[in-house]
Amino acid sequence: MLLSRLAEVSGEVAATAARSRKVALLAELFREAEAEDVPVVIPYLAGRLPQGRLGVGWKVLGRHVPAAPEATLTVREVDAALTELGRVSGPGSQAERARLVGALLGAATEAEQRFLLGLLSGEVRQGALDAVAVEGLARATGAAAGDVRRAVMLSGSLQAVAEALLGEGPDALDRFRLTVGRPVLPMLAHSASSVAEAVQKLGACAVEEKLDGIRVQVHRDGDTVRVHTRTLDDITARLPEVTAAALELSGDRFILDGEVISFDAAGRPRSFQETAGRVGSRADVARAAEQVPVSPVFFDVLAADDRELLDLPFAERHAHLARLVPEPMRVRRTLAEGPGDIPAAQRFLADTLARGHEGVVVKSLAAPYSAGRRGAAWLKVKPVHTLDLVVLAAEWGHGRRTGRLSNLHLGARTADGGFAMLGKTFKGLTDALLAWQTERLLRLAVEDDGWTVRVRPELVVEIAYDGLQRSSRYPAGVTLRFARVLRYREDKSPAEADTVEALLAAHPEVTP
DNA sequence: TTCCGACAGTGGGGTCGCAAT
DNA sequence: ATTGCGACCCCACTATCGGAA
Repeated sequence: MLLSRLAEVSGEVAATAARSRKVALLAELFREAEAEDVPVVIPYLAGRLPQGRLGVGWKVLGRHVPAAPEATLTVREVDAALTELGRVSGPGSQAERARLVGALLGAATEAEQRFLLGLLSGEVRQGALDAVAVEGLARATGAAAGDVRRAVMLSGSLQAVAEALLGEGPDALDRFRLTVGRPVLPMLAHSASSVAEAVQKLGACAVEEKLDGIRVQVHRDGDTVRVHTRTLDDITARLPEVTAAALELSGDRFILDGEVISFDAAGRPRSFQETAGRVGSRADVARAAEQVPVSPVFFDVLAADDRELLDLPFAERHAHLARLVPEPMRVRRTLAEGPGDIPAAQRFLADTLARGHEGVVVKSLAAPYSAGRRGAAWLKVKPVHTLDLVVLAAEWGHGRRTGRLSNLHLGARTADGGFAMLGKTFKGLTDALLAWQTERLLRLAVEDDGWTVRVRPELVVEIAYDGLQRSSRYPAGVTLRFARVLRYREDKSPAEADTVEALLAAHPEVTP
C-alpha cells in the first residue's frame, strides 16, 4: 500500500468531526490493507510508530526538506527506513539520523511529509488514536468493539490484536486473555474535589492513601519476576528491591498493581523528584539502590495462581490481595459504607497528608478492574493550593489554539519590588478565556518574537497548584507542580499578588 | 430531550542517558 | 566537563461526540 493513501485518509479523518465517520474511514482503509501491510498500517493510523520513539525530535524534524513531486513510497519501505533509523547509535548517530530522516522526507510528497512528521513527532492531530482505531478495526473485521478493546487492554498491543484479527478473524480474540508475564494496561482514576463528594458518588468504598511515586505492575511466575510501568515499559532491572519483595510473597504466580516509592530513614516519603530519579537510574543500579532505596506498596491484584481476578468486585480482589501480600506492603486504607462514614474518611485523609503523602484514592468496593480505562470507580482527592500571580508573558498556542495566546508565564512578587517567574501554565482555559486573554495581553505587549509575547506585569491571575517542587530552571529555585488557571483577578493590582517569601513559608518542606 | 462517559488535544516540570561541543 | 536533546515519569483541564437515561 502506498503511504499517500494513508496520508489521504489521515487528512480526511482530521477534517471530519464525527467520530462515527472517523471510524468508517479507518475501517475502510484497514479492509484495503494487504496482510503484510497490516502491522504497519494499523499503528500508523492510530498515530503511532511500531518501533516506538526513534530519537528524533523537533531539532531534526524542524528542518525543511524539498518534497517529491510524485507519491511513490510504500508503507513497507517507510517502515524499513524507520527500523533502520531506530538502529542507529553511537558517535555520529545524530547526524546519521538526521540524514536518514532527510532522505525519507525527500522521497515524500508534501501531504506525505505532513503525515510522516506527525508520526515521527507523535502528534498526528487527526482526532483519532487507539480508541478510534480499535472501533475501526472492529468494524473492518466484524468483531464486537468491546471484545477488541478488551483484547487490546489485556495484551497492551493494538498491533498484535490487529494482526491476529485480520489474519484469523474474530475467533483469534480468545487468545488475548490475561496472562501472568504479559503486562496489562492499568486502571486509572478520575479526580474529585473532596472526600465527601467521592464517597457520596461511589457508595460503599475503600479510601486508600495515594503515594507520590511510580506506578508499577508486578508479574511473578515461579522464580521469574517482571516489573512494568504505567505505559508497560519493562523496568525490572532498575528495581531489584521489587523483585526481591515479590519473591518473598507466599504466592507463586500473580499480577499485582501498586506504587514504588522511597522512604527516608525516618519512614517519611521522599519527594517525587527523588523517587523518580531513582527509578530512572539505569547506569549503576546497585549504587542508586543504596542511596535511594525504594519499596513497593500494593493496592490491587489482577491474577493469582491461575485465576483471573479482573472482573471480581474490588472487595473480593482485596481479600485475595490481603492473603497474598502482608499488611506493611499494602497501602493503608479505611472503609466507608456510605455518607455516615464521611467524617472518618476525612480524618483518614488528614492523617495521610500528615504522614507526608499526596492524598487519597476513593474506590468503589463493587467495581471490577477496568484495565486501560479511566474509570469513574476510582476517584483521587488531593489538596489544592491557590496563589494570585502576575502574568509576565504568554506563548502563542498550537493546533486548535493557533492564533491565541495560550501558555502563561507566571510571576510572584520579590522583595526588591520585581517579579520572579515560577513556571508556566496553559491549563484551565476555556475558549472564551483564551480569546479574552489574547486580546487583553496584546494590549500589554512590549515585545513579540513570534514565539513569546512579553507583557507589562499588570494582570493578576488566580492559579491552582498541587505543591511546590525544587527547580534549577527558575530564579526562586522552586516551581509550581501542576499549575492551572482558576480565573483572572482584574480586581487585584500586581502589588497585591502573592510573594515568593510567602510561598516558601507556606511550603517549609521544600527548600530552594 | 438532556446528561454524562470516553477521547483527543494542549501542553507543564523533572530526571536520566547519550551525543555533541 | 558541560550543554542540548529526547524519552518517559508524574499530570490538569476543556471540547466534543454519541450513547445512556
